[in-house]
Amino acid sequence: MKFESSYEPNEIEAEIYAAWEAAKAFQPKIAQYEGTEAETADAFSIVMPPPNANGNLHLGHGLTVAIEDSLTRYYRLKGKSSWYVPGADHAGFETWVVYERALEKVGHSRFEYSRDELYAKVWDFVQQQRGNMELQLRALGTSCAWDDLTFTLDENVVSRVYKTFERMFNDGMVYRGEKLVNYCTKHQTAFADIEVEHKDEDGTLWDIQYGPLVVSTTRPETLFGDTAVAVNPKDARYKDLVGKTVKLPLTDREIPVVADEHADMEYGTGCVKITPAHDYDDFEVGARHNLARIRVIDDAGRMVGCGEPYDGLLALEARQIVLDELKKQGLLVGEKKITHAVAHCYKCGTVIEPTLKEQWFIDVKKLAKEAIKHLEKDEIKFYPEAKKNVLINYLENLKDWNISRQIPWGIAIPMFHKVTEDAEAPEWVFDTRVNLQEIEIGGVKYARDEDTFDTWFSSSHWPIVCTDWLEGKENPYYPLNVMETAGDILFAWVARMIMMGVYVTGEVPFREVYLHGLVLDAHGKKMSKSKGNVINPMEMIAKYGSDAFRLGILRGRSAGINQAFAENSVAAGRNLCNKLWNISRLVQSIVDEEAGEGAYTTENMGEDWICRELNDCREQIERDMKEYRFSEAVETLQTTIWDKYADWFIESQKIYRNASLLKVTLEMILKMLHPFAPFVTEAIWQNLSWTKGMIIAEQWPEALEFDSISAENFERLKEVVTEVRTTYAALPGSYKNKKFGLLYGDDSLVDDNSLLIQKMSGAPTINTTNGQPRGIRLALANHEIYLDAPEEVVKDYKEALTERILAVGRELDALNARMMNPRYVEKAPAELVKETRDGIEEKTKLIERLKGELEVI
RNA sequence: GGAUCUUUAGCUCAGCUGGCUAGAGCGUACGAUUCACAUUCGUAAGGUCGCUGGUUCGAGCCCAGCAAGAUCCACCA
Repeated sequence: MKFESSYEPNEIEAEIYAAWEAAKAFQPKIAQYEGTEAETADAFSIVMPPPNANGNLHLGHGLTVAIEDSLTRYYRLKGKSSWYVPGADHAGFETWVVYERALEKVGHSRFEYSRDELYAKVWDFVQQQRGNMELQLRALGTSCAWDDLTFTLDENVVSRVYKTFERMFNDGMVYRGEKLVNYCTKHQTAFADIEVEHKDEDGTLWDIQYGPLVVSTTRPETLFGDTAVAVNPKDARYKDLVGKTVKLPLTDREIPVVADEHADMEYGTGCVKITPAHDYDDFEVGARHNLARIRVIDDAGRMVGCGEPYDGLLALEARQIVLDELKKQGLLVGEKKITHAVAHCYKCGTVIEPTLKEQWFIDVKKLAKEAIKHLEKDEIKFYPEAKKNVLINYLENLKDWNISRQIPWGIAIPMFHKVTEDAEAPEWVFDTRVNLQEIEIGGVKYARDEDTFDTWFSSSHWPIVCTDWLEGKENPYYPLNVMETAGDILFAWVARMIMMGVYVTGEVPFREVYLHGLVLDAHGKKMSKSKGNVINPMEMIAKYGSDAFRLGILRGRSAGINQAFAENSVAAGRNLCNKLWNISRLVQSIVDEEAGEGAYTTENMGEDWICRELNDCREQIERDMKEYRFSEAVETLQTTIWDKYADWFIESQKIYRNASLLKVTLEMILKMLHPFAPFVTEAIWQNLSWTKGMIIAEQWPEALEFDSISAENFERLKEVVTEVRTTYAALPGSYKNKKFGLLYGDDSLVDDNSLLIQKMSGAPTINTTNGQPRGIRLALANHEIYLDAPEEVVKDYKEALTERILAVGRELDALNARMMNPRYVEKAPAELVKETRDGIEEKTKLIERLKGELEVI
């Protein structure tokens, strides 16, 4: 690496990352189950929400990593044994969809193969595609413990999931039930409620004559599965019909009329057809009235058991024929256009067919109740705070969780059902020999359940499996310090991790939750492939550098809010990196000339001042990191490095050099920026002549010693310099920005720092007035300084001076108005009132002085 | 239908427990410039803090209502 005149990230990032990995810099200091008690109190742990093993990273991952890695690096510098566990997701259904599509492209169907064959094929498919994601995490500078990478199908994950499942089974929390499930006829699998997308759609509500009654329905084709008509028990119109039967159109069946609250007297005719096998409400009604469940649509979405000409038709095709037939028979008595919510498969958009299936369900009542108990005790702190109650509300209304999926790519459900006739033996047995299709226990044969687990069932174990939590062993890394993830998987993932963590370990799985919002495009719209507004983080890194990307994506972002991605923030990040690079080059060149061995001391106001500012910056970052205010931390660093360190301190050091202080302050800045911009800070650290080792392994800086009165005096000096610059820029007409020399009266601050004032304000000369002031007197700074301008310019400056008097007058008026209010003086804190009084005094004096100047002119 | 969030400069956003003249980045205007940096330096312009009330000595911030936008949840035939 060379200190070139600009920072070129692409040339050195890979090299630096490789050096970190080679030095094992990402591994935690304390091994699990080993440290002393005092040491384990100093552990920091965080796990990565596992990106899809065979996918590419998107901007959301970029944000996740920028946040998580900044936290990890910060706490590492703070001396904690930081463990950032990376992961890779087999992404059950997601991957399966991609694979199935590929299979279809070459003219094959999943139904040609056994589960084991398919599993092996997808495994190979994933292995081929794998690796990109991990390379991209490295490009982002992720300081995660690669040795501990957890894949969601790893042995320890599967065995832990089986353990939990077995325990739940024995605890009676798992049951096999025939219920209606959300079923996608395209993918031929069931979904959890959470995986279904509801969309408002236009539909038709048809009125159909059922004997003496008229029912309203949006799904006439399901009438073959009707086993009753329901009316409201309070509905006087149909009172006499309850208990009687009516003839089901297009069939020979008679079905009963039942009284049930489900029927809304206000809606339609007040009569509802009941199809327990194909509608959630009807299922409930059927259960209450002991009605039969007749399936008329099969797993492929085709009509079944309805006779000719319906059988074999898709439900939608059958609907039209049913309508035609009803019309012909004069039974279709009305239709109305309506808008209603329709459930769709979140992946392919196919309308979800509620289907009667035997599946494994988890009774979530106990799990949710326990989780709520811990949440209400505030054992987990949420960022943003409001999400806690949103989560509790969700848990309170949670329904039983269907965990069976009819896809081969996933963790096999370790259950076998009895095939030999034996009344004594249980119907189902738990067994982990899922590689066998059939097992024998005590002479009884059992066949494997061909389903796999819902991915969220296994991923709810993520904090447990990533930290290798074990029964009865102290684990310094569990619970995690923080769970960082996207706000939109609060229910699907965070809720389930909490329930499972509490169930398995008795403790909440993490102490804090930080939820980030979506990364939207520049105009605040959701990014999607179909809109073509997707930005690839790797392109940003190639263009601006990894640090710039991280700084840029953290800018302007706060917990839980969906925010636009601004490429110019990334450019700003790159500029900051380059600025720091050049600051370092200059500091190095001064150190080369001045040596600066030994401890630092402060020797002038500017030096005291920068110490104060750096200390403030350090404290600010500590506060920000505690509260997860990354944007503020980055902004504070930007201001401190650029506006304070470079623009004032470094400029002053061009005149008064203090190499030992330059060294210590630059080191402090590098360490403070390191969590957010790891590459450039490490690159500079490696380039500086006096630093040793790697910055990643350094300690967070200590506060600097300084003289606070001297530091405050530097503010006065800054005011003087700024005033000179402003006055130059405000000179009239063609004299604008003409640099006249400076003259100053009897003033020790100016006298002691005349050279600094001259250089920093760009004045060609600076001299004392020798008791003979002339030119333009600087107005606002409380010091006697003049621009040595000729008389004509001074006259023309009159206008600007008048404007200033007016401006100060307006401020004075505002302060006076406040003091005129007796209740302000009475009720406001004394300190504030005093400040106002002082302000009035100061401004009054200033106006007098300005007016005096005006008269002189 | 229920819930949550957002609304501050041209754009994207800060503004932590209410307190003097509301900030940043980018953009804009004017000016500078061999020697750390044009990925630079200096100066400036630009805001009735969505609207209407209320509480308070004092409101961008607290309370109530309204409007617009976004997201999540929900089985309405």
